[in-house]
Amino acid sequence: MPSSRRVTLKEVARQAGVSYQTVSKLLNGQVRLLPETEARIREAVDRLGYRPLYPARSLRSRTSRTLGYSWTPATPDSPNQILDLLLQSMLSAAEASDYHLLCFAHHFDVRRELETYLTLYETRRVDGFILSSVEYDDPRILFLLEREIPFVAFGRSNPELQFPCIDVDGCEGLRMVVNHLLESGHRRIAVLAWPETSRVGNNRLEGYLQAMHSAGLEPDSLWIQRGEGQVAFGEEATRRLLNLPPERRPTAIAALNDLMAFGALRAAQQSGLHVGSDIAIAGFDDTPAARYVHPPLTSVRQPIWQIGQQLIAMLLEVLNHAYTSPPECVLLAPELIVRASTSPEASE
Amino acid sequence: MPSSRRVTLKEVARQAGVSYQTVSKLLNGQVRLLPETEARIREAVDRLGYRPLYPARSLRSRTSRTLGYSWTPATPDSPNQILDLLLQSMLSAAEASDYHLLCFAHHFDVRRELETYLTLYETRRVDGFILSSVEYDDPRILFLLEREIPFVAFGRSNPELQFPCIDVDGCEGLRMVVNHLLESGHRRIAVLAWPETSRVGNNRLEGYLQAMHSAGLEPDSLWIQRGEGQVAFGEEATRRLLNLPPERRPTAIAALNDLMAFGALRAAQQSGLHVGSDIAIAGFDDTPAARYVHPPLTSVRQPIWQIGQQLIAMLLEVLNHAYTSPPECVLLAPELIVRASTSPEASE
DNA sequence: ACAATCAATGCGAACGTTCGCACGAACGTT
DNA sequence: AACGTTCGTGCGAACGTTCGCATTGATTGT
Repeated sequence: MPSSRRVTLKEVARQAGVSYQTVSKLLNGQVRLLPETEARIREAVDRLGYRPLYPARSLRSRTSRTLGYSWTPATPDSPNQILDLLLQSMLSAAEASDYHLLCFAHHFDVRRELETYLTLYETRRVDGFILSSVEYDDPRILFLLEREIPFVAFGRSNPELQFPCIDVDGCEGLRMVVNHLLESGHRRIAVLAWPETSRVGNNRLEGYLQAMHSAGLEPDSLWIQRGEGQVAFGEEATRRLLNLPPERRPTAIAALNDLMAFGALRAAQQSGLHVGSDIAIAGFDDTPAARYVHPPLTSVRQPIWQIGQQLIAMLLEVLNHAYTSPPECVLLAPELIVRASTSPEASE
Repeated sequence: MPSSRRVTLKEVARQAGVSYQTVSKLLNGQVRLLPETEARIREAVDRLGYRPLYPARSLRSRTSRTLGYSWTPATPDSPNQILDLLLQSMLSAAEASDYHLLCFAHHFDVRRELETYLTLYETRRVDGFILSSVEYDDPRILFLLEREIPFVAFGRSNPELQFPCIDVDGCEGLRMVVNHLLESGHRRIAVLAWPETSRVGNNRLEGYLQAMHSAGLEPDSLWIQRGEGQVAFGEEATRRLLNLPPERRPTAIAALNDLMAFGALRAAQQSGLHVGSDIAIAGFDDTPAARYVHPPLTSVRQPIWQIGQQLIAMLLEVLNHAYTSPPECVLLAPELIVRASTSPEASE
């Protein structure tokens, strides 16, 4: 009669008639046994439903098979539209390698934030970290590099620092938008941009400039409107653009995010323009709402699933010391989703 | 010269001149020492930067101080708008009690899903679970109850099952919406609802019916439109409503979620109506987009932060066996956010 | 035919903590 | 003066696994 006590290696070994260390080695693939011995052990494992106790394994093996992740909380003004997908992607990738994800709270106080990372690592709750929302001079990067704590980052930081990193090629994304607008016949294309301090913003803006120059066009300085990236700014900047004299007035507007594009949509409609035919408007990020506004918004979708998968794969490589060459930043191309706001005949 | 080896209890104890078990007991608050002894120990702890190794502690104490959470991934059709806030809330509550959150992937295959919960618990990776997206006959509920695995749920299940649970009072939410519309003078109020199989939907719909009856109104059967909760359904249902003869045609529409309300908004505008004055439209969930559509959408906001805090608090109570009476379901009242879609003079 | 190799398994130790009880000293009580 | 009590601390054991080396018997090469 099986008692309800937990099934340990010793119990399995007893029933299979081997030493418990042998069972451990078999399950960890560290040894090859006689087929019949192996069969006896596996039978006992299955019959008893043995599962190795995680803290015991972790104590001895000095690894937690757990990865830490923390992210900057969203505000009502900038909801985090990708968190769900990114997490699910990382979770599935981690699970496939028998790893798990430990989430922990973000702290706006930098000292406390760094302390949290260090404690999690030193108490061996996690083997390494995934960082997101990385910016220039991100204190976490230097902190972790100095202590040789394994991590990967979603987003680039200072170019002089070398660490494994994945980022979306925002430059390429805006090139795609502008080229799409050029192909539709637009020549006077404006852009709703972020302040000059934004790394992500400058990267995307660069794509606009490159695409315009490649087409032999020199953007009017007024076509580059900078603001704080909200709906309200998109609306007022668009009104300014529409008030320009006809020969300087843009026929298309590329926004660096969907929120500003939503504002542009509203301003254009209030001016009596029919978005899609009278004027083209495109966003960036492909937020859920992009499909639901009227007309549906052309936007640039980041390959979030792929990013999650690669982040985990890279971190596991770091943990296995599988890196031969110094780690570089991997750039992934985004995808242009064409909808009716730039192309009236688009299906959506 | 301190080597870079990890600092253990023994090292701290040696420097403080006590046995290492005494240090452990002090740090765990299991003993009171002479003030001077305690001071010596604390000084050594601080100086060496000692932190207890989590797997060792966990192995011996038979608890992981970790809670498991998994959620149904969003689809493009129904983005998960609350995940970020809910997670942050739970993380902060857990951290305050020195707990952590382990996230794991959702499996659509039920056997695999249940197996995942069981394995996490049996391998002692987690002490208990938080469930969300709970529905009628949720297999997880029975599975966990049978095995006496601690958990709390966000959302109600079968009334005959007793377990700790938190839910938003959707019935109350819709009463608030309808009462607000009644106060604005509306009498013919329609509702965009979910299929009859939806527990959440029926709960919210009940609030509509109660509020109407309380006002002495009997809803026309055509005013209750049921569909799959998407923008497209909201749009077509609203068109049907607007095509009713004037004396049956509703002057206000309450949708059970924001997506349907967005569809209603579009349909009304395409009919040339001015939303807010000619017709009132309200949603539910207060998704981020509710603020950005035109006109801004009146909606019902769930107290997500509070829910996260309470979920963790309840689960910790379960883990501490602090429950005296059988656990009941806690209902939290949502908040009505009035915007221009029902109230032209609203600030937003 | 004899040392050298190899395959299959066993064995003691260690990982760093917490648990449970024991022990001596100081204290108050009768 | 003898006796329980309480306080402060120590000690051995245990939690369940993995690590590293040892051991045994069979196989190979010369």
